[in-house]
Amino acid sequence: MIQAIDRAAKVLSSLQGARRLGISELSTALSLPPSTVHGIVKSLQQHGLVAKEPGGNRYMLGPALLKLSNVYLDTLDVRARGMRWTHELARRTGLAVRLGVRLLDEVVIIHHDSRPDGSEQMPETGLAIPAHASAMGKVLLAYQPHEQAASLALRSLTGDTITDPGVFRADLEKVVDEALATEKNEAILGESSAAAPVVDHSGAVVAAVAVVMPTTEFPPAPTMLNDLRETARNISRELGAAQWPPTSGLIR
Amino acid sequence: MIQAIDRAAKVLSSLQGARRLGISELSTALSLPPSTVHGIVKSLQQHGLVAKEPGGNRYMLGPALLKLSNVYLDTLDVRARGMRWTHELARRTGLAVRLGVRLLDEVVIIHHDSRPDGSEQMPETGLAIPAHASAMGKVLLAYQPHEQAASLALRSLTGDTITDPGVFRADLEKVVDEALATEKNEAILGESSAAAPVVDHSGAVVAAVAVVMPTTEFPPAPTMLNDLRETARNISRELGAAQWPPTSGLIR
DNA sequence: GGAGAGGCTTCGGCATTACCGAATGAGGTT
DNA sequence: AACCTCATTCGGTAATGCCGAAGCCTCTCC
Repeated sequence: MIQAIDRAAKVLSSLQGARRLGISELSTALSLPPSTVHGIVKSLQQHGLVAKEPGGNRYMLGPALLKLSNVYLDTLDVRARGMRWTHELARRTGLAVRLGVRLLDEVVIIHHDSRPDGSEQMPETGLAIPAHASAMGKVLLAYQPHEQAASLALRSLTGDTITDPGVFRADLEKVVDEALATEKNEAILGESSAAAPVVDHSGAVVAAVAVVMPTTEFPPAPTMLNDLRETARNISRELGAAQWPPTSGLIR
Repeated sequence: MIQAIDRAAKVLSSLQGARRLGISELSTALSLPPSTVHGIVKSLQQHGLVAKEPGGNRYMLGPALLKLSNVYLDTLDVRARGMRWTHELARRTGLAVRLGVRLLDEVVIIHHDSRPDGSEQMPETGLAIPAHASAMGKVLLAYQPHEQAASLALRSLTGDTITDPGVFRADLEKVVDEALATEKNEAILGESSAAAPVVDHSGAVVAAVAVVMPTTEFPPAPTMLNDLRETARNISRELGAAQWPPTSGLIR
C-alpha cells in the first residue's frame, strides 16, 4: 500500500463526509502536519479531484469525480444488461427496484427504478448503504469468504439492525440456502427490502438486485420473491453465468 | 506535485479512456515498469477507486467514484440553486438546458434539463466536452487570465471547430463584451448552443448555463438570448453575486 | 498432456522522493 | 492598528516508494 495514495484517498474520504474542509481541519482529521496535507490536496487539485471552494480557502470534492463516475457506470455490464430486467420487475411488483455492488463495507446503488406509481423521485444512484444493514449487502457478503463478513463493524442504524456477529453469520448462511436475503427496518425505520444475487460468467457474485417496500407491506408475497429470483437469474444468464443460484463461498 | 498521486490520477485517467486495461497495458500507456504500476493500482483498489474486472485480470474504474461523485453533486451550491432556474428556462425556450463547470481543458455537465417536448432522454450529467468547442467552455475561459486559454490545444472536432489561437482569443473577448458565448457545429455537427456566465458571491465565474439547439434553429432569437442572460443573472444573484455581468479578467 | 510464453504479482536494496518543521504571507477579527 | 489564525512556501533529511529480477499462475500451442 503506497503511502501517498493511501493518504490521498483518505483526504477524498474526509471531504466526502464533511463536504468542505480547510487544510488545518483536514490536518487534524488525518493527524498529519498541515504542510503534508497541503501537498496532497494541491496534487489532487491539479487533476480536478478536489477543488478550492470559490471565494474561500476551503476545499471540496472536484468535478473530475463526476466525469470518472460517469465512465464507471458506462463500463458496468451488470448495469447495462440489468436495466431492462429491473424495469420489468418494478412494473410487475409495483415496487422500487435497486441494483447494487459492494464497496468495502457498504453497498453502492448503481441503478434505481422508482415505483411505477411515481410516489418518490429521489435519485438514489450513487447512494451508499452499510452492507450489514441491507438485503443487498447480505447477498454480496454471503458468497464471499467468511472472514470478510467477520471483520465488519456491525454499527446499529435502527433498533432492528443486526449487531450480533453470531446472529449475522447465521443470517448469511440462510441467505445462501435460499438465494435470497431480506431486511426489515434494519437500515431505515419503515423501509424493508429483499435481494437476490447476480452472477457473472466466472461464477462470482458481482451485484445484487433488490426490491424496496414500506415495512407495512412486509413480508412480501412468495410470488414476489420468485419474481425477484427470476430477475436475478435472468440478469445472470445475460452475463454468461452457467448456473444459478451460485454456489457458496470459495469462488475466487 | 507529488509523484505517486500524479501517477495514480493518470491511471484513473487512462482507465477513463480505455474502460478496461491490464497492468502491462497501463504500464506501456504510462511508460512505467509493470511493478510500479501494480503498486499504484493495488493501492487504488483497496479504496475502491479501481476494481479488478470479475473473472479476468484487467482493471476498471471502481464504485468509490460513484459515491464520491454523488457527494460532489450534493455539495455544489450552483447546482442546487440553479436547477429551478434552468428548469424554468427549458420551459420558456423549449430547448435543452445545461449547467457546466470547468475541469482543466473541458467542461463537465453538472445538470441537465431535457427539452420539454421530451424528444431526447439521454442522461448528460457527467459528460465532458472540450472547452474550446463549446459555448459553456468559452464562457468559463473568457473570464480567466488569458494564459489559461492560450495553453489549450485547439483540437478539431468538426470542420467548424475553431483551431486558430488568434481567432479563438478574439472570440473570447467578444464573449466578455456580450456576457454571452455561442457555438455553431463546433463540437457536434447539427448541434449548436449559447451560454452565459454564472457568478458567485466573490465575483468569480463558477459555472456556465447553456441552451442547446439543433443548428437548424440557429441563430437563436434575441429574446431567447435575453432569457438565457436573465437565467444566468438570477442564479448568480441567488449565489450572492453583487453584480452581473461579471467584470473581465483579473478575478482571482 | 507437456512445454512454453505472456503477464500478473512479490520481494528487497538503493536512491530518489516526499515528509515535515519552521518561516512567510494573507486575511479576518477584536 | 495589532494580533491571531490559517494557508502556503521552502529546504534538509531520512524514510519512502521505485524498479529489476525472480516466482507463479493461466492460457496457448504443439
